[in-house]
Order: sequence, then C-alpha cells, then structure tokens
Amino acid sequence: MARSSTTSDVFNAVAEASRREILDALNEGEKAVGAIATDLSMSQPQVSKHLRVLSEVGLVSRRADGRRRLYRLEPERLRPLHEWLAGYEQAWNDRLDRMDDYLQELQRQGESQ
Amino acid sequence: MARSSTTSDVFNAVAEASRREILDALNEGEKAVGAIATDLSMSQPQVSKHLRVLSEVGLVSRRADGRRRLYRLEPERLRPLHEWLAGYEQAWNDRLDRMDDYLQELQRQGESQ
DNA sequence: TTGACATATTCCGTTATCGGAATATATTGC
DNA sequence: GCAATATATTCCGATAACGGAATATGTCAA
Repeated sequence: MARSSTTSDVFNAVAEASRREILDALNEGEKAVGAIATDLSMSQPQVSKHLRVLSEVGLVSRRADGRRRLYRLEPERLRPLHEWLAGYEQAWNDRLDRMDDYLQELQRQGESQ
Repeated sequence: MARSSTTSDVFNAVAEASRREILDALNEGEKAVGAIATDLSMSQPQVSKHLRVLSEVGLVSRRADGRRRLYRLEPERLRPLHEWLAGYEQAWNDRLDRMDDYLQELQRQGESQ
C-alpha cells in the first residue's frame, strides 16, 4: 500500500514554503492572483495551483472583481494547527523553566568566581 | 525542474499524521521504539523511519538504554511553527472581534422582538 | 559464542507532488 | 463578435515520499 493524499489537510497545505509565502502575502490583505505572482516572483499557473490547494482546505476564499479573482485569508482555518501546538505548551514551558534554572545556575557560578 | 527535498524542515516533518501521532505519544514522556509501535499499531520499521525524520529536524532526541533506544520530545524545536502562526494572531483576533460584534448584533435584534 | 531481542537500514513498487509549458475558460471594452 | 487581459486547467517529466518485506546492526544473557 502506498501513501494517501496529503494536500487535503491544513498541515500539509501549510507545509510547502511557497504556500506559506502566499499566505503571508494575503495576511496583508486581499490580493489578486497576478499581484501575488508578481510580488513573489512565481509563475501565474503556479500561484493558481497553490491557491487551489489552499482553497480546498479553506485557508483562503475567493471573490470576483471584474476579470480578477481576489483571494482573502481565512485565518480561523489555522485553528487545527494552533490547537495541536497548544498541546505542547506544557512541555514547552517546562523546558523554558529548566532553561531559566540553568541560566540562573550559570549566573550564581559566575558571581562566585 | 522538479521539487526538492521536503522532510528536512519542521513544517513537513509535522505534516504527516503518523509523525504527529508519534510526537503526541512522546509528549507524555520518553518512550522506546517498540513501545511507540505497539501503542500506535505501526510497524517497527515505520516508526524507526519516522523517528529518523523527526530526529533530523531536531524534534526528538535519542538516548540508549540497554538494547533499547529511548526517544524524547524536543518541544522547543516547534518554535518555527509557533512563530509563523504568531504572525497571524492579528488577523485571527480581528476575525474573532468581528464575530463578537456580529453575535452582539444578533442579540440586540433578538431583544427588540 | 550463540541465540534472542531491539532497532535501523535497504530495497522495492506505488503514488503524490512539484514546476514548466501549453492551452482552456472567463470577462471586459471596442 | 473580436482582441486583450486575467485566471484556471491539463499534460508532462522528474523526483520525493510512503508502506511493506527482508535484512543488517547492535546488545544482552547464558
């Protein structure tokens, strides 16, 4: 058995660097396909294809403006990512605490020289 | 030109569901390969391979214990993800605010019936 | 040393994914 | 309708990724 489709969930949609760049661009506001392509120096079909993937997972929405298609970020769709990460906050903070202890230890040692 | 390697960054490492499951398992504490395989009903080679990927991006570390290898989560390596997401907090909150306004509007309308 | 156990690696077939190029499908203005 | 502009889709070749099976490596215990 080989692997199954991936681009159909937020994690994979966001895994590609170019798609993150597109999302970053849209984070500044609604943009047309051509504008994105120009700004990021990507080919128009490339941008359209990535937008399709992003659209399929709901990370962007589209609206028509004349012959242009304006894409808009849908940030709430990042929630799965956010929530998954939240599950690691505990471990994360424990680490920072230990790091803090360690730094204080270093400082004590430095003072006693 | 075809695409270049992907599994070499945190975003892609985390993009695979089985790898997220492994990380979730390790979030409870250090575990041996076999234990993970049993808990998650994955084959041992499969687990080893995923751990290799996770290891290469620093998300897990390894220590020997007899003939076993204990893997441990390195949560601070999730930072790139965390930071990237943080860039969307603004948009995220704006959305929530607007949602809030909308709910209040609904409520006002409800009261005036 | 040998055998059992634990993990890592290699090989393989299948499929997904990417970028580029060409082409198809709107939509507008004349 | 026709040309121009804007976007989407399709076809392609190359390659990366996955899972399974077999095998290699490493470690302990008797």
